[in-house]
Amino acid sequence: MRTSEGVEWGLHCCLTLVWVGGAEPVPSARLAAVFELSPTYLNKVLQRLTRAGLLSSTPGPRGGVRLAREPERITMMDVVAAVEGPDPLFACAEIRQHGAGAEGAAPREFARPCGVSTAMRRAELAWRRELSGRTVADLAAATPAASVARIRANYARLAGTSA
Amino acid sequence: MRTSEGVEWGLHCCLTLVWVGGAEPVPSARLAAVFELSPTYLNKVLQRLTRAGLLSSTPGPRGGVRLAREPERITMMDVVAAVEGPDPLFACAEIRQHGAGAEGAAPREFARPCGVSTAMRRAELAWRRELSGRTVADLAAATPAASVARIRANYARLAGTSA
DNA sequence: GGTTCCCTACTCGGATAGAGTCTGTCCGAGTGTGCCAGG
DNA sequence: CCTGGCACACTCGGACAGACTCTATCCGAGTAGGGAACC
Repeated sequence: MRTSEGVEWGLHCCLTLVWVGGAEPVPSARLAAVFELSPTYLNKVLQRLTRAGLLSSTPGPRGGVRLAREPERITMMDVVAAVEGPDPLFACAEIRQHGAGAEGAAPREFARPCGVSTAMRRAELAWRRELSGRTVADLAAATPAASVARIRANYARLAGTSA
Repeated sequence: MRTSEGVEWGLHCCLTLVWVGGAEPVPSARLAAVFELSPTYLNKVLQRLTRAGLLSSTPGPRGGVRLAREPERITMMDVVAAVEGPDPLFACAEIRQHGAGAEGAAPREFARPCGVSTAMRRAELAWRRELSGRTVADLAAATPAASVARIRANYARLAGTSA
């Protein structure tokens, strides 16, 4: 089990949009150039963020994507859920209800979820809570100012060459 | 991203071993019958648990697997790590170091891990901590006595027919 | 000169292949058991 | 009756296909801007 590569892409792109994106939309191709990523696949990732309502996209020349709301209101959990999908980490298949071990069991016995599922869900909840507690703005604030300045300068140069 | 099916299988098998497994090894085929699982693939899952030192296997007739140590000393994290492998949920590819955005950056700037990676790791740690804090014995203790009795009875019948 | 129309270039969006991993299967190596022959 | 050997059946262990998701790519729909023609 491994999280998609797209999660890292999405988070870094959101950060970049915090720094360089004002009201002007940023083309996904330019974001791909910033991180040297596959432009078309990054486009696909940004599509998911857009469908999730985290980004808003504008077509046409001078188009691109920009944050749909303030970075303080975009949590890491939002980004992860948008890219990875809404499925939980652990999908309980209820194997306890099948096979010879379950024969003769009262149906009401399975009304409550099994302990395995509950415990896995509890752990997953801790993960989600941690991700929900940190926003894109927090990540931006924790980045050294020198790095931010460099990224802004490099981006401006990139935008100047219209790449 | 989704955890392997084998995680659920491994956890339930460990629980079953707590209840029905004494010193006698339990064949993996019988565990598969208990839960109506693919016998050969369950075998593969139990292999991983064995290689991780959670189970001990004995070949030959009357062979099978049994818990390698007390259930109080087997955490859910152990089982998940054994089945899923040691890889972290989030693998940081350090995309911040590549592309036009990183040009002209001092190498020492990347000495510290980026905020994205740190935050993701922190969340993953919360997940792991939760899983490490709950043992197979805890899961067994939380199971209703009626269910345990039923499983034991069904298993005895299964063992009687030498299935 | 101002206005209207059209055309081009650029952007996103969804549909389409390839790679890697998870799931499921098969067969071989090794071992304990039970039987059979011999003493 | 006891002992030794042997053949068998049963178990795990690793090597081998199929399915699904993730990664990567391509092409089409739609839009803003700029230029040319016209009034």
